[in-house]
Amino acid sequence: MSTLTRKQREIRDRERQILVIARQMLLERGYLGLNMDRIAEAIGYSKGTVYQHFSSKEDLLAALCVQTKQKRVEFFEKAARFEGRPRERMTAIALGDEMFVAQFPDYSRSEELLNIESIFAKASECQQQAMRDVEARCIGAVCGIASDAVTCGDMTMPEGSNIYDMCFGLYGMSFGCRVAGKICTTLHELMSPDTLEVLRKNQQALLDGWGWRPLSSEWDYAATRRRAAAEAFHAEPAAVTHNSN
Amino acid sequence: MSTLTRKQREIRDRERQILVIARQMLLERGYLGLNMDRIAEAIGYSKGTVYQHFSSKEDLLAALCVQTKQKRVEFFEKAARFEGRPRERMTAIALGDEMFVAQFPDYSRSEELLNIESIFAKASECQQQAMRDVEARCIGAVCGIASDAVTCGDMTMPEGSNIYDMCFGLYGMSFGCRVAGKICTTLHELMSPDTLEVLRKNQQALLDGWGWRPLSSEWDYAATRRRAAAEAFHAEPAAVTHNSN
Amino acid sequence: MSTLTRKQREIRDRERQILVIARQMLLERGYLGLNMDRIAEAIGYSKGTVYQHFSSKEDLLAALCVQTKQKRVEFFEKAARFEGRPRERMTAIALGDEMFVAQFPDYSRSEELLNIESIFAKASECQQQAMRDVEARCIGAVCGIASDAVTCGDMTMPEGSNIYDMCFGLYGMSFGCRVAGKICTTLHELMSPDTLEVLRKNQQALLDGWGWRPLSSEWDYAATRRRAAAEAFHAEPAAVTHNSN
Amino acid sequence: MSTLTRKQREIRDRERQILVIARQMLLERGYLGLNMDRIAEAIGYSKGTVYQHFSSKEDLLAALCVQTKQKRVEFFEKAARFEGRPRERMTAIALGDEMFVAQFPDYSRSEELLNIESIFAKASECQQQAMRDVEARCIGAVCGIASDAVTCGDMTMPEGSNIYDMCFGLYGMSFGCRVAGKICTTLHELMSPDTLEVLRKNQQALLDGWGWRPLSSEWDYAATRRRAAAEAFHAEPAAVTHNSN
DNA sequence: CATGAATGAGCCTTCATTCAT
DNA sequence: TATGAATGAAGGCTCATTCAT
Repeated sequence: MSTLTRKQREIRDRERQILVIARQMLLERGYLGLNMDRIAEAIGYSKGTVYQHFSSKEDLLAALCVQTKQKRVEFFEKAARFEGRPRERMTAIALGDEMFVAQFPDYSRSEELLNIESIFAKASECQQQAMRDVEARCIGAVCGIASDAVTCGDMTMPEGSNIYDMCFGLYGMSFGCRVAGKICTTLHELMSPDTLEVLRKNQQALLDGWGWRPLSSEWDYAATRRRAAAEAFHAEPAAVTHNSN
Repeated sequence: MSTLTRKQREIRDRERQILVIARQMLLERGYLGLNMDRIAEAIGYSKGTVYQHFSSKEDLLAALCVQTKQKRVEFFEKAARFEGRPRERMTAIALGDEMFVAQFPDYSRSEELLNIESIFAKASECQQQAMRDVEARCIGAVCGIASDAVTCGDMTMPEGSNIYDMCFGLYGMSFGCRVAGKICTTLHELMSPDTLEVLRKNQQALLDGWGWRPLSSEWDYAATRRRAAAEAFHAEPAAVTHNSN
Repeated sequence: MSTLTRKQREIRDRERQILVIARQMLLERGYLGLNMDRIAEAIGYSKGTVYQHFSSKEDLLAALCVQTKQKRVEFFEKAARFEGRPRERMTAIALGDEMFVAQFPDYSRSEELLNIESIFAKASECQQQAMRDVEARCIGAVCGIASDAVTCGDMTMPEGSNIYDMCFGLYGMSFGCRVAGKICTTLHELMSPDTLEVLRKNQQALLDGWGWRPLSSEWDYAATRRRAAAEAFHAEPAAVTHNSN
Repeated sequence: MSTLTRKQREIRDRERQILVIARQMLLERGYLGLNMDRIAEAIGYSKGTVYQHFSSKEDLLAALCVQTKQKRVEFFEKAARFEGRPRERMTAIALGDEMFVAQFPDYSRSEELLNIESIFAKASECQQQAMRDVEARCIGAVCGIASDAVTCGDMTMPEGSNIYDMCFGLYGMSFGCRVAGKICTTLHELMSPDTLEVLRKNQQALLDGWGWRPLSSEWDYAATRRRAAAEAFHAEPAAVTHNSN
């Protein structure tokens, strides 16, 4: 049994190694620069071995996404456990998102690729299910907080809207601002230089707009960020907040 | 002379036709499904002829982007000329954006592609300049309105922020929500079914959050949308607003 | 008639112009870089017009060769008319060859191409005949001198050999040394730096070896070269002989 | 192990087979007639397999050249080891050259191609080094003999010349006469029918002209050839010398 | 299980030549 | 006669996937 376990461990390690290298390639050389030959060569195993782990290139890419989202959800769930008023916890989620993107900068890319190259459809059913699961946890973490806010009376959704609508806006803005930051050079030259800080301000403005109490004018969310960094992520506040908010 | 003109017209028409077909392919089959052979076959001309119009695949894609952005800017500038208070005009811009996306649903895709597949770098210098020009006009239309709002006192930017920061948030949210609408199926099942209407609400919430007067609680922006549809775009209000706002 | 003549002149001029440009392209960009589109663009006429002059690419290349060889034969015949003892006149031929190659450096290339790319076979019958004619004149000039040498007793061909055999050796050496000078970099670094002067010495050695009187030890052929430069080619001796021979 | 070796042998054999077929194509159809598709078809394997052996067309051509030159140098070094006076050994080299050209008639072609189509520059660095090495050995074999002749007093180089100059003449003449034999049909009809024999006579004349003792009038070099054929190449004299010299 | 040779469809691009205007 | 748009065969090269060893 010990032999089997060791073997299994070997396999799991190799699988991770493949994903690490595939991710590097995706980032450095783009979708077209990512090919099975190069991956096999880079890990030092044969192509056939790579195919024993992933039934196709699409499957590998899907696994890459799942793995990345799993990592992201860890940050989100850690943030959700942070103690404080709901909007404080949502601020912690935003911090978790930032930390995740900083630590795994390929996230947005993977997500874009999944969309653009219809990889998802070609991935195995198992991978598709894994994707849906992790997505559900991710949404659960975020929307749970919004739900708590409504329950405790910190926020009242207007008629015709629900908390998911608001979360959709938050998600879209976070994702969109990251991509836009890379695309739109012209706007970039005019706006404040710290793109992340601009994103934060827009996030708080959006929550203010939805009337989530306490409003940013009524509370020091920069302090909340610092506290969350220390308590939820055990990070040096200095490493987290460059500017006051 | 008429003969010459006819021939030239034929060529121009074919160029447009190529772009139309290329755009369809991009939407239906993705970047990798778009190839010169298929385009040639689809327009019923030979590959050589396609290459007489566009010197490379990248050139074609860049032309596609420029053409699309040119179209978008027309909508934006039309909206910017709409008469009303600045936030009304910004609402008209949002309407223009919606109309544009509805009419050219490949916009986001083109933009993503430009980012992901470093097409921009490979395009001819002439195309790159055209791209920059049209981008500048686009930003000018949107930010000009925000600037007017500050000038007339409808909005006061907090210290440390400028109007471009706010516009960045608006742009990111619009772009991001469109992409997210396609990606995130799990969230999609929970939120209100009309994604566009959800986007609109988030946009108004964001403007409220930045304190842009009159707030959505003080003004009927759904009515503004209807008026803008009629006055700026000469469109049937019914065709524009499915839901009341 | 004057109109016709003018037109004809125009046509002839354009034909020359095409050949000039084609030759440049061949030298600068090689056989594969020489194409009909580029030629048409360079002369400012359409491709159709080029095809009115030359029925195919091969035909054009053959014309290039014929024209070049015609130029070469002019040098040879000028040299053959130089007054002196036969070996002096052969020295003048060698000088003519040098001057021709210096002035039309594409000659060897054209000749190599004709051989390598079986262009000759694809050229029109008319061009093939022209080629043969000019070749005959070229041989006539050289071999006529050798024949004179035998007649006047300056040289005696050994049994089993004829003057054409010797001329073949001379021709081969001249052609081969020029090509070898470009190919064989290793040898080039060891030998005397002035490749042309080395060729001259080998030519004289070859004639000495065939016993052509007066031998190079009995006559100042460097002086002959200077005289030939002045008398046959009206060139500055300085421009012709860098080193004494 | 035997299995592995068999596979490896198969691969090596196929590589050779590719070169054999490529060489045939080059000879029969010229540079442009040599293409990867046809090669793949001719060996009965797919294009991909050919590319597993040679990373590009240029690489294949370079390999062709290296292989051929390696073969040639074997002949030269065998000839250089022949015992006799230096000029006898040089005669053996000339015989080796002949035998080599007869056995590998594509040699001149390869060499010309390298020059004309700048293949050398596009080949892999490894191939370029191999090419330089083999060239150095080739020159060493020939020039070593000339050096011995000077050392032992059989030849005295005139002031201003060195042995490499003479070798350059010999090399140029051998190369040039082979090419000229194919090009210049007019001269071919007039000269002695056995082109090879004509080349030999010119070579001996050249050595006589440089004063290399014993002169051809003082020694029976035809006999030397026969001896070299037997001793250095173990060939039937009949197979080597068609005509008496 | 691991290997990596073999496959072959597919892609982008070029260019000599034709022919309607 | 001049034009230049149209052609389409060809060529070099890539790469996901398979399968015999």
